[in-house]
Amino acid sequence: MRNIKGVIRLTEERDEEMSLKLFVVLTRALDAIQKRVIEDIKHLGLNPTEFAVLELIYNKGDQPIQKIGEKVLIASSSITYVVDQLEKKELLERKLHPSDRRVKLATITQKGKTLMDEVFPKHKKGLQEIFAGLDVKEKEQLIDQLKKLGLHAQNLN
Amino acid sequence: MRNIKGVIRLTEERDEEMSLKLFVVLTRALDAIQKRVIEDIKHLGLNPTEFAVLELIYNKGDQPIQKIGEKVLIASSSITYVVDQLEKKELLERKLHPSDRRVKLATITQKGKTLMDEVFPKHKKGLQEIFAGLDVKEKEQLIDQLKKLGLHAQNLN
DNA sequence: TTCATTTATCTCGAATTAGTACTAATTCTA
DNA sequence: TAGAATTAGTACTAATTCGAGATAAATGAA
Repeated sequence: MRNIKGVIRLTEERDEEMSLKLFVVLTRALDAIQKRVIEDIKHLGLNPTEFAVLELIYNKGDQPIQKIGEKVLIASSSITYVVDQLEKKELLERKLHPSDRRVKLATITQKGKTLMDEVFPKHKKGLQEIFAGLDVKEKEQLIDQLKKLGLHAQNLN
Repeated sequence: MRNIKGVIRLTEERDEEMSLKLFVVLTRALDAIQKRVIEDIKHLGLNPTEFAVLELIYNKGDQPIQKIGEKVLIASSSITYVVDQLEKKELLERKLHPSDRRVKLATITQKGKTLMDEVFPKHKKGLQEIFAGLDVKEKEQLIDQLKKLGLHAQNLN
């Protein structure tokens, strides 16, 4: 007779190993991808966070500082710093919110828009190259699974 | 007659959008996951890098400082700092390489081993919970695709 | 209205990490 | 085998990020 408990334990262990491995692979894959992207972005004189913030207001329009933090996943104190940097480079500006005086909006400047008009298409092309190993179906599938994962992880809080 | 070129262009655009989205989802998923893991690790009085270094020498034995950087994906200059911290906490020690005098090895101390004996299983359990949304098959599949992706991204260098 | 609470942003200080330049040891090569 | 080139590690510096309040404005309840 087979030892059922033993089999179950082995299956659990295997599952645990897979989780550990998945974590490592996920980390490494994103690390490799980000290295590429960061390299591309650096040539613009921007760091990844700055690019992310600029991209946000370039594509989604004026944003309250607060919202930027939520979308780009950065603490509000850090956003202050990043926006300062971008303001120094004259790529965006702060302006007052028309009705709520607590709020400051970040707006892209002409200079920022001109920059993004030039580089955003390149950014997309770059990502396209990076993900060229997968076809559309695979990408869709991966997106679904990763979404599931991300949501699950968040809900553990 | 259908406009073939138009169809092709639309397909390409869709593919580009998928790549962009995949990048965002990947980033967010890992971010959510890491936040969880970091939270868990913080309770041990370690930061994620320290844990990663300690885990490495706990599981793989003594390592040259150099190797640690490669495995944990951190600049060698930063490793110095991390190893300093761990040495202060008496969780590891530096010792000389027996034959190559340029090399210093990081070794885990008894205190470090005792700590890891206690927390590493918890770490695995934590990951298991995070990845509980997927079954073993899905994990395997995800691992394969992410490996493919990671390798492809690396080879673009 | 008035006062407590919430919300949005910022300041400051500390932690973490990357970059640069340097020393020491080893290896390669002419 | 001397001297150049490489490799390992570290010290120092600068950049980036977060967390803990501080401040000011808006909101809500009595």
